[in-house]
Amino acid sequence: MNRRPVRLADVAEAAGTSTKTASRVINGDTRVAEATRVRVLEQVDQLGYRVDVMARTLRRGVDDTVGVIVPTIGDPFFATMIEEIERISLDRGISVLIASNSRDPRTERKVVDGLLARRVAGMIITPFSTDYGFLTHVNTPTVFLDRHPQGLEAGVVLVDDFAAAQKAVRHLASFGHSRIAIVVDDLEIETSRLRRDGYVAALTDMGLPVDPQLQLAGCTDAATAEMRTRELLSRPFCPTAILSARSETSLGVVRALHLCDRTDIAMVSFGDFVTADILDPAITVLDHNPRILARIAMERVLSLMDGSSDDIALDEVVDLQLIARGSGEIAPQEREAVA
Amino acid sequence: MNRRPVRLADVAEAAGTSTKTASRVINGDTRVAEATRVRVLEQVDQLGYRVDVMARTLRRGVDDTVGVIVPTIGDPFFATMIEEIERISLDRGISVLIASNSRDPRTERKVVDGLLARRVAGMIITPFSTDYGFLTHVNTPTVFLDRHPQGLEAGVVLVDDFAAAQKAVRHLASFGHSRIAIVVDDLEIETSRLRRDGYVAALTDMGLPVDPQLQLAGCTDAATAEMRTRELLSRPFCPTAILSARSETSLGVVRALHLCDRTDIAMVSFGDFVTADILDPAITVLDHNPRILARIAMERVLSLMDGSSDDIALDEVVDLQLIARGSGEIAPQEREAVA
DNA sequence: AGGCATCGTGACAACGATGTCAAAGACGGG
DNA sequence: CCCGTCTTTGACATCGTTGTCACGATGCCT
Repeated sequence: MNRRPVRLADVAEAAGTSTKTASRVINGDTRVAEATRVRVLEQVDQLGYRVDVMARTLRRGVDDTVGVIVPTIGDPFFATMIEEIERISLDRGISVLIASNSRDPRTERKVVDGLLARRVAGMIITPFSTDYGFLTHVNTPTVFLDRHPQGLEAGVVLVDDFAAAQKAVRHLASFGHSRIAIVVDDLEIETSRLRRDGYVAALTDMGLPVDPQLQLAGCTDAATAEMRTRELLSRPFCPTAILSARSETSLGVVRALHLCDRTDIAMVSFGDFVTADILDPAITVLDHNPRILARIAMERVLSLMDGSSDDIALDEVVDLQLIARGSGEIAPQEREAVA
Repeated sequence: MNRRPVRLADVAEAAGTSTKTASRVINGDTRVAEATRVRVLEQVDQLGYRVDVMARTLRRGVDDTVGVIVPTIGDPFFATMIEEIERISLDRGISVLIASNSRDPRTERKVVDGLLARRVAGMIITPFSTDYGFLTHVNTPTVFLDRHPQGLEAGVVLVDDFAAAQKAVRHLASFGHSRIAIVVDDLEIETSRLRRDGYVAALTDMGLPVDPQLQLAGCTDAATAEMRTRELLSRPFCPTAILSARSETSLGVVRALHLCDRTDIAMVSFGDFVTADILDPAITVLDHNPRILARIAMERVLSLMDGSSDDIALDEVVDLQLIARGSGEIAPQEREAVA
């Protein structure tokens, strides 16, 4: 039962017209007689015609598609972001091509090349560590997310990581904490660095000691964060509060606190996560909202696609609100280190 | 600084050869003199040539891409599944096109059409409620996930929903429960129906009463599940145990139990979710593993793409294990209904 | 009546890559 | 030296769609 896909020529023939006219009908060109239009549409329906997007894109030069690159699709933050991007795109009849860089520079280059090879109309990229210099002479509208790309001047949609981390530390300090730890991802990532810097700046501002031992960097996933946190808890002068700089790491930190029975330790999570509000204590978070970022990024890339060439390299900074739920409002309690 | 993308013809000219020979080099054809090959590759590098996937696909007839359709990308279950599909695809140099049907039949039809219009080489679809009869004469290899498509004979990768639900109910009953509720998604969805049927069958088998009042159907998201559960808890003869038939609804059920301070009620979740193991009590789950399903589905669709036309319409059934963590092992406790 | 704009239409080329087919050159055997 | 074989190469058509341009027909204005 194999059938060749129906071509426009088939429709045109059946409707007794030229392919060009059929094409006009398909593309909603108004310069077509009503009668002709109806005949063509009838045949489109009859034969089950579907435009060959490939042929169309070849002819047009660009595909009505935005490419999205995230570190990992499984991360709820990015998954939600993608969902929102896809929702917006669907409304406009735009397709979405998704790829992850798997936190690997070589993969990253490969997937960007992949998007360009498909002549996507625009890209939304969460850069990892590739040098994006090769995009200099590529004129595909691109918006970066969350951090600046290396080697390229481009617009970035990001949150004020520094200020948000500061805000979290100040919040914890206001409840009396002075030994505050930070659990953070790889410091080579701009975002992580900024959050750490904000943390350090806040401590310094308030005249609190900055102890390198309380800075757990390199926690790339929940499992690592959990392990490192458990280790931290076993030390003699363990902290009375923890700032987890990413929602993914928060899962590890929370798990460690619960399993070590140390839920007396205060904690703030950079980024919300499901069930954060029903844990005991509920987790105080900085509301890093993926949908808002997605909306802004889409707005930007769509306007670039429409040809507004202004403010290409302008950053868009989103402020983060702190949602107090309990875990961030625990006063410090002295207690012996756990073995 | 706008530059036209580099074409194969440009490379060929620069290398002093024909486009066809350049094409041979690009595609790894061995019938090319070593010297020529080197010259072409040099120019590819020099000019930064990238194959135009659109042109190639137009010529070849299919795009080296699998299209994936899920209900919602934000759902962690599907996000993880997509991540796994993407990982496998990357290894093979295959692209992944992702779309969600947003649980809307019209959108669903639209996105499937979208994939076909792009001449994808294969599709992995979690069907919602569209009649898939229109795929009968389309020869794009397709594997369905989780449930059977309406109006089409096709291979489906699914879990034994009926047996798993039965297993969960038996587990709860073994701890003495006899008033067991079920929180389930829309019963028009095959999966939901099977889980409900398994639940009913288990109760019947064990001679326990089947109370329609304890069947909360139509819980399509966490918020609805939470609301309905709260309402259930306020009734006079509220259940002593709950089976939540989807991990998404579990989030709502758990939230309701916690907020109503009714964590004495036993619960089993169909599908795992993050933090399920650190809640108090930790949630007992049926381990509905998205990665395993993804792997099997990819295997199937890749083999269909390779042309093995056998066993097209064969189902692949995966068994689910129950992971006891606490919430499912609570004995029934009599208590007054909460207002 | 002639000129001019408007409308609906179609012939044709082009987008960039690749399959088909055959030619050109090298080589060895008779 | 000729012929067949093998290797390397390129001219050309083709995939399905759409932009360009031009055509004939109609109607309005002077």
